[in-house]
Amino acid sequence: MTEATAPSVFLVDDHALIRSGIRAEIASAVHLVGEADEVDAAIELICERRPDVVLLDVHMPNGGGLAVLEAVTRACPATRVLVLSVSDAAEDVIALIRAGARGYVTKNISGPDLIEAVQRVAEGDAVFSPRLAGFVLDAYASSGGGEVDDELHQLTPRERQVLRHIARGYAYKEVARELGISIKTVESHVSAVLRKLQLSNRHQLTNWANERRLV
Amino acid sequence: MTEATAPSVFLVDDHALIRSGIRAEIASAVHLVGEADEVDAAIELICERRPDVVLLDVHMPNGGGLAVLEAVTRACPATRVLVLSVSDAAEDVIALIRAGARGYVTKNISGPDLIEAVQRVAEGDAVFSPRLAGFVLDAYASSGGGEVDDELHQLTPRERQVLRHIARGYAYKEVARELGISIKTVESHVSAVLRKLQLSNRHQLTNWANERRLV
DNA sequence: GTCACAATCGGGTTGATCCCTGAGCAGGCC
DNA sequence: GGCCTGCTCAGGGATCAACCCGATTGTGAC
Repeated sequence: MTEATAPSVFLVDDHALIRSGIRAEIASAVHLVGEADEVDAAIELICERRPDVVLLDVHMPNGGGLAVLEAVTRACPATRVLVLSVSDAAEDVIALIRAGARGYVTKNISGPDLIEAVQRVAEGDAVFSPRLAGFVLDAYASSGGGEVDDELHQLTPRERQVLRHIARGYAYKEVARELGISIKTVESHVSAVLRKLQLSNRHQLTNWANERRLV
Repeated sequence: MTEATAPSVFLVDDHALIRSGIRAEIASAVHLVGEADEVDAAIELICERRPDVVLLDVHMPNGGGLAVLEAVTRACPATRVLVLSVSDAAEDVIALIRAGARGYVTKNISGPDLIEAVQRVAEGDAVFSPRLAGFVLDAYASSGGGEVDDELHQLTPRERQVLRHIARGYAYKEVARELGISIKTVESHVSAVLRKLQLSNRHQLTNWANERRLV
């Protein structure tokens, strides 16, 4: 597990160019054991070859990056996943950490830094872009460290239902008519959702839902 | 202009890894004359070195890809811009063609195909991913060839800027602070956008922008 | 110079949204 | 029977959003 030499790495990205770039930058320092450009092949090959580290682009069609991450952490927990992303939004990062990622770096990282990140993840460290470390620590601190329940999970079924309508752009009155309840009840649910997710208005809620593909 | 040999290419992308990947794939067949990772440097260097082709990632912070494209087509029309993107949404493509792009390929293109695309653009051809060619032709055909008004194109630059902020969930007051203008001015711009796009509220605007990947 | 238009602001109105404090009712649990 | 939670609703106040009216400045076209 603790190779002081070259860690084995599996590469997942749907863009051939980006795979090529990563390969060119890190091939000298790691042992590339495979690549994949889509979800199913990635999961199958990773479980077969059991690399030390999976370099995973989360920005894949149908939110597939998350699917790969979950499958890998479930099927072979010894393999650590280092997420590559273009986004540095705090919500994204936290969701991925919850799903089992051991590191998160944005794609504007330099080649040498990426090599170091891969090696550190292979050795068991958690690696984050400096700007993101604060977010991650905050998230863990505020969650107690143990039963990390996904933010969506703390919403009641009715609240999730109202959330979906709001995220689609319905006005309160329309949601009320749609669900056959009073406007005041819709208000109550929305307030509860905003409070639980620590957001301040329904526009942020729309974006929150979009990022999570709840629409 | 018509080099049967290696065309000169300038590379613009804010991600070092992607630049590295493109470099590795095409360096053998073209003459790379420079790179840039942000808007101002890109415009300056391109106008100075006058490459045959600019390989441009449109997906840059603050919508900077479009700024580079507009500056280049204005300042040195002899230089042709080939757009690289992760998006294959028809609206995006059409907007870029309108802004002067001579080609548009997605990042899942293969190395050899990218080389061929660069060479064809350098020779004056227009190059599109097969799936996109239909959209482009439709857009030109249905417009009679002349006053093609893409919905996004009838917005002024300032309106597009405000639109992006609104779509991200900012309140009017936050947009005003961010852009250093009055709330009333933000209101004016939003009203103009809603009127031009024939929408009735900012929720629809958010969804409109999300569908077009403007966020 | 005139005209159009983009961009900048203001006052004022109406409805929607957000937040707070309540409240009643049903169902599950001890 | 108590207790908790989820769902339902109401009143009222503060804020925001959308639209109406108006205005000035600057730029570029004719």
